[in-house]
Amino acid sequence: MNLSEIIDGLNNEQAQSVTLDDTQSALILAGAGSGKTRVLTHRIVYLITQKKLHTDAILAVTFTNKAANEMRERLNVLLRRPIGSMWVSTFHGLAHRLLRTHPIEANLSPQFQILDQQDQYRIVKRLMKENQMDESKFPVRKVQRFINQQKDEGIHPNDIEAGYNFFVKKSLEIFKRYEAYCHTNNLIDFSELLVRSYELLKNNPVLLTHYQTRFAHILVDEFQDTNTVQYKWIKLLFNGDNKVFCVGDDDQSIYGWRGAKIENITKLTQDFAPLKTIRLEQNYRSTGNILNASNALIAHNSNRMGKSLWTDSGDGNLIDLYEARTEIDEADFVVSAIQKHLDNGVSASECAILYRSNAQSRGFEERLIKYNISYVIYGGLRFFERAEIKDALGYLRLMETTADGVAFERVVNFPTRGIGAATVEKIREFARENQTNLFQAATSIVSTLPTRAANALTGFIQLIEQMQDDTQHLDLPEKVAYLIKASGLVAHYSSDKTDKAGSKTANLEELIAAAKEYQHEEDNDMSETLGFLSLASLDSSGDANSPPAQNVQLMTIHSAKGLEFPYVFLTGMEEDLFPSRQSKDEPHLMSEERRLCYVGMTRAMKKLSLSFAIKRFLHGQSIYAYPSRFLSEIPEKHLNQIKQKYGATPQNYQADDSFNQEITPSANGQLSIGGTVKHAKFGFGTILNFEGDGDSTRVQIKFKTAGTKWLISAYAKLEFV
DNA sequence: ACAATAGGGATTTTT
DNA sequence: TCCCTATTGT
Repeated sequence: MNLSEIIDGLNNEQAQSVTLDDTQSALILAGAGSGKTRVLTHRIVYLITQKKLHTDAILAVTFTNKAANEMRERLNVLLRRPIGSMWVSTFHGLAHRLLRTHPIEANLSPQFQILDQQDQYRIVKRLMKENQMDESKFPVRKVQRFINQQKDEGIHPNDIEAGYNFFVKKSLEIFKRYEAYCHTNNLIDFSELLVRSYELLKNNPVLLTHYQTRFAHILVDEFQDTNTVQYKWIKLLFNGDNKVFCVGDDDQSIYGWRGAKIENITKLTQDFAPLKTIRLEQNYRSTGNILNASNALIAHNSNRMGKSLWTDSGDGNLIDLYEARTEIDEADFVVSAIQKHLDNGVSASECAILYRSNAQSRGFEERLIKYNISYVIYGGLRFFERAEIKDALGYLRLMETTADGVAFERVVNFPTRGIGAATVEKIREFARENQTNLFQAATSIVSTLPTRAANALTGFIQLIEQMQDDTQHLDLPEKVAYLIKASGLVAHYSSDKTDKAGSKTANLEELIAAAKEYQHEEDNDMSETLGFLSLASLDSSGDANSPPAQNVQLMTIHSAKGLEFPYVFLTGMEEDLFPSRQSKDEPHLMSEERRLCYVGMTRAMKKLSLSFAIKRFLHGQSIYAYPSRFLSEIPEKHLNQIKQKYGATPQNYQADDSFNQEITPSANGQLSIGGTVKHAKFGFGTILNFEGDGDSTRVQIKFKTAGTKWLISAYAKLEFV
């Protein structure tokens, strides 16, 4: 491959970034939609083909599995060969790999298992209970957050001075117990993966030198999202002879609450000097109106590194700004507009509805169903988080390492086998007092238990041992297939009355398929089962068989980061909702909300619609809200403001012919939302909504003089005008 | 062991 | 309002 192929189609700044000399470290400030992934992959291709670097010399780090996979695929295509040994992975994936390769040096059992957030929550909760902490005074979530915050900073419990803060004092006690628990149970959580792998390198100069020498080039995506430990990890690997190439955008930092340090991007320029900074400011995604509105908004933040995005694609459409009366009205507006797009031949998958919090999705969902538009909501339960899957994995984990206390607790009496809470408590107590794991403890105390409990517990111990024996010579998918039956899970779930569709047993079957798939792309430096279990913890993707793409997409703005859609609806633009109430008193939180808004707006390619509701039903009550401050930060010249009759401005109190006037409604025979009807008694009105078919059709009509009413179509004798 | 019931809390969640 | 948890009753 020659140079011109690599920089073909790149603009000046992109090409400059890609072809920087291999003796240069660089920070690429890449604005939204400026082609950063392209620059990153082409940079790697440049280093390999032009600078003749071995693929082993490259370390490419991302935040999500999706981004890592995408990068791998692009590299395979560009290089026209599999990239094999190149390390392209997430921070957690890399940390995991290092720890699996050097468990002893990291003071870990080679069998260690990864805890997900849910597992961690349960442990913290259990420990708090044992410590007689009142959950109503100390929410488990807060204590869990405390622990993770420390870990994200690389702080150990012994480094902390509790001081006089009671919460910190109590949380610290739990933190210490939690660490001990993880140690005796061979468990390691997400944050700990990073901390341990950092300390592994730090405490082993030989290893450190090895990796420093190996990775001549370290490339990091989404640098603005790195937390303290991740930053230290990169810095540790950097010895000055090797080079970093970091891509990021301070304006898109929206994970501060997860420990991301936006300052890292500024620190970079000092700690990794000399460092060449290049700005990618040409935006290839959005129209001029969308881009300039976004620029104007983000300009209200201070301490930015500064960038001004531009586009040569023309102004495009104005941004619709809809003032809805209620959240129902808002949903109606959005879905009607989508229907109109669909009528014009737009694919549903080109439309996205974005919101600040998941609770907002419901109204849109209901309306989409009514309009019979297919949709998909992102952010639900992940495949590996489903209860039945975690049950099955619990058995698999226990078979792999009986020391795994989380797995033990999960399955010891599931499906129920007569091991009650009292028995389990005795097991825990023995384990605590004798510094051992639950399985070992169970074996030890079985003889001291009353007959019935003893028999049940012996049954369980024998079951696990039997399962271990039986599966010794089976491969992974066979093992999973065996275990879901032998454990009694399939039997339990197939007689589950609440699961009429049988989706739980189907998911268990799906797990066998996932195991098969894993087998094919197996990582050969660790055991199949351990590798699969780790994947299950580190892979957050949704349903194994992802839905075909012909759906309207609903998601939070956070999950929309990195994506783009031709038609974007950014909803719930109200004070206390977006920006969220919890952020309003803290300037740095408010700035993050504004960045979030910026991220949301810049997802749109062709058309952006903003909306807010004056009255919203939330948490069981109606709340009046002011329009989001962000709306007033967008220059009016970019906006097409659409208002409702009963809006905040009483002088608009006029006939309501304008209701949804721009929208092509969904139709049911003669009925169409927005259509005008005449009623013998109530006079003229506008159809707001209808439901049902035939004689049972009910129609909601807003009459000019008689108010809004639900009428049965068959009796109402409506005249369609 | 499980269903019914009452009470409390309710951003965002790459791994 | 909805959802998750803890408690209570059968």
